Amino acid sequence: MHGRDCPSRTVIEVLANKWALYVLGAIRRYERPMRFSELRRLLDGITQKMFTQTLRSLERDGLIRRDVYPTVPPKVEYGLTPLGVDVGWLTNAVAEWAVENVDQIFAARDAYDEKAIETTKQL
Amino acid sequence: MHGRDCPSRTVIEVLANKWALYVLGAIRRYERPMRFSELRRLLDGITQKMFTQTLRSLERDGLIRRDVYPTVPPKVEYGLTPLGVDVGWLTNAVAEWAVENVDQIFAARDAYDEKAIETTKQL
DNA sequence: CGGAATCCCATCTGATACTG
DNA sequence: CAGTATCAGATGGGATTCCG
Repeated sequence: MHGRDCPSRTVIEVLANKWALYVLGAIRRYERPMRFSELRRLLDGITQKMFTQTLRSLERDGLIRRDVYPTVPPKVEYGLTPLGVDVGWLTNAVAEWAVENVDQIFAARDAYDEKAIETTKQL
Repeated sequence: MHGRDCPSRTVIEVLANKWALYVLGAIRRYERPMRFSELRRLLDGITQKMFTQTLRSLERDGLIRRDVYPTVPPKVEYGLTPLGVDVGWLTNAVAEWAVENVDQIFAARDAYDEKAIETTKQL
């Protein structure tokens, strides 16, 4: 595996984050830059703190672009960079896989939890 | 986006975890079941607690299989289930993407951080 | 060897308040 | 509108100790 000091780990750790996946997925889905509030509404459940934090993290890594229009009221749009489009293909594949296999995984969970209960009863 | 109560979110959140990616990647790389310590050594840096926790989580979701040999000393092997092989293809793609693009991302980080420093100097 | 249990600190969550 | 600041509470991760 990548050693603990391998730089690629820092990249993986940005992507191995549910909010990063959701943000990339949401921007990607609409294929156009989106405004702060518009995007946040799509995410359903994210706190404003984590939302901003995730946007900054993705922007720092060059996966999303932040365009500020100095108008009143202020307008800020977030869009994918070419690099973001590239990785978005992957993160979306993960999300789609989850949707396609959610039933099978829930069945596995039920079986696992059921077995755990029986084992407890033995005591 | 998937609403906050969408079941698929629980699946995504298991996969959107660095240790889950590493564990799946490590078992997958060797294409054979691996023992607890053997596997853990490959992960380099994971604590025993997170390691066990991640294994349980993946086992519960039916992505990995846990085979116990009631010998002395005990021997336990972990291998991918068919479902685990399936998703492992995706998680590995994410890890590979990170390795391939690490230079570009580090360059973006440097530029971003540099700009932040200059902005600070303005004050 | 392959864990479970415990303690402790870091991070996340959620609510609320404030600002250019 | 698009943020930043703060604070209490819940959860997650790391280090250490102990056990069949």
